[in-house]
Amino acid sequence: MSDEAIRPLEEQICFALYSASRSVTGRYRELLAPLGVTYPQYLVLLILWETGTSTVRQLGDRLELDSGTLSPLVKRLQVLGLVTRTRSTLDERVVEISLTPAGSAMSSEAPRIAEQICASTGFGPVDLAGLQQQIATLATQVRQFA
Amino acid sequence: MSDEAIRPLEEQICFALYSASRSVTGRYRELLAPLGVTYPQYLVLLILWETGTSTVRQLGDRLELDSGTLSPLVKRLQVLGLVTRTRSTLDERVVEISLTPAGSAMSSEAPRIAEQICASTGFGPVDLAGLQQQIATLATQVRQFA
DNA sequence: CACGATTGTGTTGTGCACAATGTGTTACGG
DNA sequence: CCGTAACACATTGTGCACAACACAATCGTG
Repeated sequence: MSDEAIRPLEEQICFALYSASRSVTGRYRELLAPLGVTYPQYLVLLILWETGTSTVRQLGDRLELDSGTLSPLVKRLQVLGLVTRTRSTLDERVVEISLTPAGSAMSSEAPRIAEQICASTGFGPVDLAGLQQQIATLATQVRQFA
Repeated sequence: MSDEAIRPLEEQICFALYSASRSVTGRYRELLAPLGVTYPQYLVLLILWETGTSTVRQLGDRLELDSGTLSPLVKRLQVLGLVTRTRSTLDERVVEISLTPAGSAMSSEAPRIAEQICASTGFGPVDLAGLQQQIATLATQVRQFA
């Protein structure tokens, strides 16, 4: 471990995460294609299905994404007719994102998609929850280093 | 689990992977900035430090990336003076990527970087290896679904 | 050898991710 | 009030990921 040799790619945690993340989002790509949305767009919809309305700031806090990523992404959701963007009347700096009826209706697809993803992992629900918890802990830990 | 309710973002394995992958590559960004290379560029260098020379195809097989991603990435490494690109004389379809002396020399930084990443995770070596193994298994499993 | 299929690479176009910068808004200290 | 700092959001530019397509070189089979 304190060995000076460079460990091969496949044995490093970073590559495992990088590779797994890409394969999972690739699986989502297939499942979401019929709905016409991408994986990050789907994450935004997941939040809105939960909260009804969110500001760009709140979306960024949950997803750990900045406005440079979210702003054009949300505009594409607007073009698709899934969300509306309105300036807050109380604080005109704030843009509130809300679901349209079409965006709301799409939530009915979510359980089926989540189920298919779980099935694709080949892990049981208990193992999956444990793994998810460990990965989340690691992410939090690394983020605190910044 | 077979509940119809949509599980919040933070409890889904996909978001854990997505978020953890971004936080880890973010940490690499800081560590690699002094070297002037990005995280995917660093992955290519890791392979070349191991093999000396690789074709674009071989890089793609290891990294699960296609030529549309690798081709411009490798060209940027060439502009940085870290690698050379030469057509194979045996089969002119093949482009071989090799390290320059400058690219080779950079390998001395690798152990230090890997060590700092491990430290950032807050996990012990044994736990980390176990987690890495589980994530890699999940990635392979999901990929087979395609 | 001829010829269709396959393979390795490159190009183009779309959509993230993120840094750096710009613009307008609110809030605070005097 | 005024000025200024802090804040929320948008814009711009670079690099990655991936699909779709193009093209040249090679291979397999008759």
